[in-house]
Amino acid sequence: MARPRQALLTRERIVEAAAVLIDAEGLDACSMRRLATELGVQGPSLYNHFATKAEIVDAVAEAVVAQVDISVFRGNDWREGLRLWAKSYHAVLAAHPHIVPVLATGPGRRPAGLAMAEAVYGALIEAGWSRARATHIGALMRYLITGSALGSFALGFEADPDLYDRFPHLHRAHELAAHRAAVDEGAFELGLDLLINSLSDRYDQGVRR
Amino acid sequence: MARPRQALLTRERIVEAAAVLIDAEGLDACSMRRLATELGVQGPSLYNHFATKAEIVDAVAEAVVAQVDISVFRGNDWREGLRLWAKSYHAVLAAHPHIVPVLATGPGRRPAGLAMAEAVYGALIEAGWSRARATHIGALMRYLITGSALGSFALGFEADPDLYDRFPHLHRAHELAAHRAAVDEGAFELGLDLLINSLSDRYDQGVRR
DNA sequence: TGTAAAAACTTACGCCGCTAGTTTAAGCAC
DNA sequence: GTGCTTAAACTAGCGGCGTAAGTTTTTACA
Repeated sequence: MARPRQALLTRERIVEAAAVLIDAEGLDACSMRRLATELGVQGPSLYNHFATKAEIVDAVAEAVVAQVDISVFRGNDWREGLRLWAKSYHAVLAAHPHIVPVLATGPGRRPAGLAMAEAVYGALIEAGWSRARATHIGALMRYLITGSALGSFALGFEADPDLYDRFPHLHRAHELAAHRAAVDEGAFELGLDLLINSLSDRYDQGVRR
Repeated sequence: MARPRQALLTRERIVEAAAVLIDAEGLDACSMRRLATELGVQGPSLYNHFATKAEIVDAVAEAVVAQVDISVFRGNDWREGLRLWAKSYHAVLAAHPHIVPVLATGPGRRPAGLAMAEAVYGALIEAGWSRARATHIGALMRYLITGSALGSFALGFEADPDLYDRFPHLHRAHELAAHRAAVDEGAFELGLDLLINSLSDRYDQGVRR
C-alpha cells in the first residue's frame, strides 16, 4: 500500500489506541509493532506521526493528567480545593495504573501538567502561603498521590502464610491482600487527612512559610 | 572456553556488578550481555546462576533495602524510630536512584523488605496502635519515601522561562532546578514533620485506631 | 574409574525501537 | 491540466534485547 486516499492514522487515533492498549495490557504490551497492528497498519508507519515511541507514551500520560479536575480550586477554600484535587488525581491514577510509572518518574512539563501545577501553586499562593512553602506542599502532595498509585502496599504481601514465620508481627500479613482496596484507600485517606489538617493548623496559627 | 577450573561467576559477583552498573548508568544499561561483558563473560553464562534477568534486578533491590537502618526502632520512642528510619530509607534511595522504580512498583516480599516491614509494624503495634492503623501508617510512610525518591519535583520544570508564559504563577518556576536539592529535601522534611507530628498528636489524645 | 552435575561456551529464535529507501496520492503553482 | 513537493503508507534491514538449546570441559562423588 502506498499513500492511501484517506489517511489511516492521526495523532489522536494513535494516542487513543495506545491508551487503550496500555490500560488493558500494560506498558510492555504497547510496542510499536503491536500498536500498529491494533490500528491496522505496519509498525514504521507510526513514525510519520510521532518521532519516537516516548512521544506517544508521553501523549498518553498527558491525556491522563488532563482528566484531573483542577476546577475545584475555584470557589473553594485552599484546604477543600487541595483535598478535592488530590482525590480527583488519585481516582484518575487508580483508573489508569499502568501509566503511573511514566507520570511518577518523568518531568511534568507537558501542558496539562503545567496547568495543574499552576492551579495548585496559584491556590496556595493566593491563600497566603510563601512561595517556598507552596512549592513544598505541591511536591509533597505529588509524593503522596503518585507513591500511593504506584503499587499496592497490601498486595506486596503474598498469600503464603509460611513466608512470615520468622516475622512474628507479620503472622497475619497474608490476609492483607484480601482487603487490598480498603488498606490502600485507608492509607491514602489517612495521609490526606493528616497532611491537610496539620497544614490547616499551621495556617490558622499564622505559620505560612 | 568450557568449564573453568575456578568459577568465574558467583551470585554475589553478579549482583555486585549489576548494582554498580545500575548506579552508574541506569536500569536500561544493565542488559544481560552488557552485564556479562563487565564480568568478562558471555551473556548466557549468567543463566547458570540466575533463572531470569528479573531475579538479578530483584537481588540488587534487595541489597539496597538491606542498607536501611532498622535498628533505630530499638531503644527509641515510636515517633523517633519512625523518623530516623524514614530518613535512613530516604538517604539510601537518594544514593541509588536508578533502582527506585523497581522498589516502588514491585512487591516487598524479599527478606530485607519483610524484615523492614516487621520492624516498622512491630514498633507501631507495640506502641499501642491498632493493627489497621499500623498498616496504614506503614503504607503511608512508603508512599512518601518512594514518591519523593522517584523523581525530582524541582527538575520537572525546565530552564526555558518562555514555557510558563501562559501560567502567571509559574513565571519563576524555571528557577526551581537551580535549587533542586533544597526544594526536594524541603518537601520531604515537611512531609515527615507533618505526618509524624500529627500522628503524635492523635496518639497523645488517645486516638490510636 | 565411571558418571553426573556444574559452568563456561556458541548458536539461534523472535521480539524490540528505529532508519532508509520506495511508492503512490494529495495539494498547490503556473 | 501539468509538474513539483510533500505526505503517508509500504518493505527491508540494523543492532540490541531476553532467553532457550545444545556443546565442551572440569569437578565431585559413588
